[in-house]
Amino acid sequence: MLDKTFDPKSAEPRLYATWEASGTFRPEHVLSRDSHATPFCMVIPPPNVTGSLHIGHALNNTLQDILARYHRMRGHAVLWLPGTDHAGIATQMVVERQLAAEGNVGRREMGRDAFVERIWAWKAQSGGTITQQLRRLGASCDWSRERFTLDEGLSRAVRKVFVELHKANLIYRDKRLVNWDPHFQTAISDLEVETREVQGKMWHFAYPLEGEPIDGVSEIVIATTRPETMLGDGAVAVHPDDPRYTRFVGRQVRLPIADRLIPIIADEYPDPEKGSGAVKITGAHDFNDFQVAARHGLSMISIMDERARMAGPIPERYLGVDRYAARKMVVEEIEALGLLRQIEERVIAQPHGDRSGAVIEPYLTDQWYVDAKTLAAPAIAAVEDGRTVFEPKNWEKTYFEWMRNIEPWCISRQLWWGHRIPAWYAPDGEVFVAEDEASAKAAARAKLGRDVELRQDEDVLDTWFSSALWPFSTLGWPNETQDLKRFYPTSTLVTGFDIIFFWVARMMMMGIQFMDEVPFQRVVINGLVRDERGQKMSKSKGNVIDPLDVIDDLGADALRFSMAILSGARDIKLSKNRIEGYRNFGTKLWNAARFCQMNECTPDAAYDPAAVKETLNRWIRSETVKTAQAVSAALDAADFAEAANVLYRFVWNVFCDWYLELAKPILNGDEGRAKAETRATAAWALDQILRLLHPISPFITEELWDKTAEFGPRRDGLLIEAKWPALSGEWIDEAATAEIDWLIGLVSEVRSIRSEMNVPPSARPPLVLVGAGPLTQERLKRNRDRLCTLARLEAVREAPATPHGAVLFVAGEATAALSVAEYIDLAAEKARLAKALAAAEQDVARIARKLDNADFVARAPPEVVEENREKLAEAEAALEKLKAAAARLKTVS
RNA sequence: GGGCGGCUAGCUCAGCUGGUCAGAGCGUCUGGUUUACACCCAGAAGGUCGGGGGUUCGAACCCCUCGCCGCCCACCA
Repeated sequence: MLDKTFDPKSAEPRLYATWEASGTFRPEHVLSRDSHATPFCMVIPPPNVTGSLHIGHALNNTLQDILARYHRMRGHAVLWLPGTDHAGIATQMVVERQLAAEGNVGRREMGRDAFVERIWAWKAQSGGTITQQLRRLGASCDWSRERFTLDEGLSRAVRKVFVELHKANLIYRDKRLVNWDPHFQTAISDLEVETREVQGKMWHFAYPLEGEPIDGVSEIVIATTRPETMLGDGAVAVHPDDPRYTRFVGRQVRLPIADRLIPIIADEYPDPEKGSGAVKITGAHDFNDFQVAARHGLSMISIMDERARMAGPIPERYLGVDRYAARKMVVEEIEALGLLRQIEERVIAQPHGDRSGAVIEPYLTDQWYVDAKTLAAPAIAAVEDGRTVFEPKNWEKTYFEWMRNIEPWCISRQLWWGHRIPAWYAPDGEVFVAEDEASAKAAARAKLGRDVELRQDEDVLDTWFSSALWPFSTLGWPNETQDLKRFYPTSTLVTGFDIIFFWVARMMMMGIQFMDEVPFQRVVINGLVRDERGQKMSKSKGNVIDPLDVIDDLGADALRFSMAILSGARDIKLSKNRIEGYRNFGTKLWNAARFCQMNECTPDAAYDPAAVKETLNRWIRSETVKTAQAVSAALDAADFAEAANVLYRFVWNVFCDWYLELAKPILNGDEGRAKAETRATAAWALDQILRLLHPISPFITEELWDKTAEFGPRRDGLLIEAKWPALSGEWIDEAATAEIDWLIGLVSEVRSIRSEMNVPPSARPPLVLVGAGPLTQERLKRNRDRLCTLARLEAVREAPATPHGAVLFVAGEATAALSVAEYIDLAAEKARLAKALAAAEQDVARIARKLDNADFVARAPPEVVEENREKLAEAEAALEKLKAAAARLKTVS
């Protein structure tokens, strides 16, 4: 016999090991029997190789696993391809921190090779963590195909892509302003910059006009939030139509401190409405100024080094000074010169590195860029014409918005952990891009006519560059593998909206460029998990829910079910409490199975759902079919929340609350056809539940699949190999549904009346039923036994005639002698009846009014009108009955 | 500045194309444990569906407007 609860702690590892050993996670498991099976492929969003499972992973991978298991049961050849990402900057940061904590020398002192070796060591140590944790979640990935972005195959793909894009002029080297992270001392892409609002100041400086004053004006006032950059100013710009300044254009100002002459130029960029209308132009330290400077051929004076300390052609006292110290110095000096005109407090938008938190410095350097604009065009078209669809569809808008305004993608990073850029430089600086050094040498020889010393580019590629290739590189590209042929384009990508730009968009671009086909047919966007108050989870806030803790405490199924049922929202508010509720759901199912087992409801291979006779059994058959249809439809639409909801309600509120309760009198009754049929039907319905629930809660269902067969005929195989229920719509029996619905309504009414009885609970008789509606003596008689069970009563007797039509009263021994009148609280009954009468009258009036309305009859759909006619008839009938009941009640009292 | 999402019972949310919904879970309160389940069962209280206006025979659902809240994008000194 089953225990009272499921013990996930002992069962889950055992079950997972069984699955993994069975080979069912591999598509070959299906393909070996059916080589034409429909392929279904997903690539995992690769987690950081040295990371550990957080709640976001739990959500994302639960949803993927649900799809994987669902499609597997549908007989598809499912490949869910796992892997990890080297996560360049993140991993390098972690290891650097470790070095610091251990008091070791920093990476620069250590040298590149030693440092990279150190990261590999860290990867070897911690790299298996997250994949083990995914197993604990139940993820049915094909581990035999696990990949890593830095493994040999993927590295080869990266080099080939780089070389080909370079050949096609879609990758190029350029000197322009980049977002420079002074902490990591690397360039980062626009996406890695986080703008934060901070309280800052705006300083107004006067720049003295060189030469004669104009109309008595001898200075131009500019405003800046970054005074230190003035040392690099190349001009002062004013709007060409600004009447205050047009006459100054062409003149020069003397840049204070730097003591240089710079021109006053006219450009559309300055907004006359803002500030003084005159803007200092620092081409090498501001993105806007860069463009202005470029338009006017101004020299770009770089005045900082890679650590954001002052450098370059500036007064000696500034050399090597940190930018913020320099800011202070500049302000003091300007003030001393009498040129400080104003200081404004204001909120300014300041760019920060998303990893380091350091304030980003626009910095003029040579970097490698991808021509994203060109690659984006077909990627936009692919979504426009539906070759790839987003679910929910709204996200397409976000995708379009970004793709249509895309900027060149800076892909080089001054880091050591990552794919080294396959470019080699000759001594004279000429660059040779090739897949390996030998090819680069050959190219150099061909070009220069002799062998030269080549030096490989020091930089590595942005992590997202290799991730962008993930859907085809993991399938074996550039080799033309069987997998690539079979599984590309992949079927569905499940990921968070926070990486639509970072990842999804770039996969679209690269996939189409190199495979001539979209990388995935559907993108399912999942929400972000937050705490119960909607706050982002973070260690510093201490509101983190660790999925591993949850699995330890409540089991993986509880976590998974929670993830599924909450997944509809964009912000998923999670609390432990909530997960507990879904653990309870598992227990409920477990106990239903336990009940079935106790009553010898064992699966019967010969069972034919089409042949059942009992109303109750025809009803649960119908409900099961409807549920299966709803769950299938929901999963097809990637509506996990709906699927989970439907199952929750079916299992708890239909199967347990009503079917099993109504089945009790039969199961407790005499042996016979009805009892045998009910046993078999209960077992059958439970089986269907296990199948339908398996994708969401694989562990408990697998365990029950095994246990429920203990006393019956042995099952062959695991639930994970079982087929998704294919239930005929013809098994839906509306007559049975109506019958049982009536019964359920009846019992509910009984319970309600009983609880409203105006006597102390202890004196309350077990049950009194008043039927003012379509209740008849015959029906009551027919269902007497079932009602008895439902109300947990010992006996049922028929009532004599009552004021309300039929009355069923039921009593235990102690109250058997009481009369009907004592059972019923007449006052309460009158009030009820009055209320019902009023409601019924209103009903009739409302519907009648509606039907009298010519406009409604003319304009509403005919079936709606017809429906209303029927409703009217029903309402009128109900009203009549109530009136009769009321009349009789009157006579009694 | 642009865009997206939200504002429904104390809390978290359902409510899919306007015509049985004003709903569910949790929490609260009341009552219930001799054999499926107290991780349970039965019941109760609780909401002018953010404000205002409009369209309609009829609006939580459509339109306008206002108000908060959250997120994303944006080069403004």
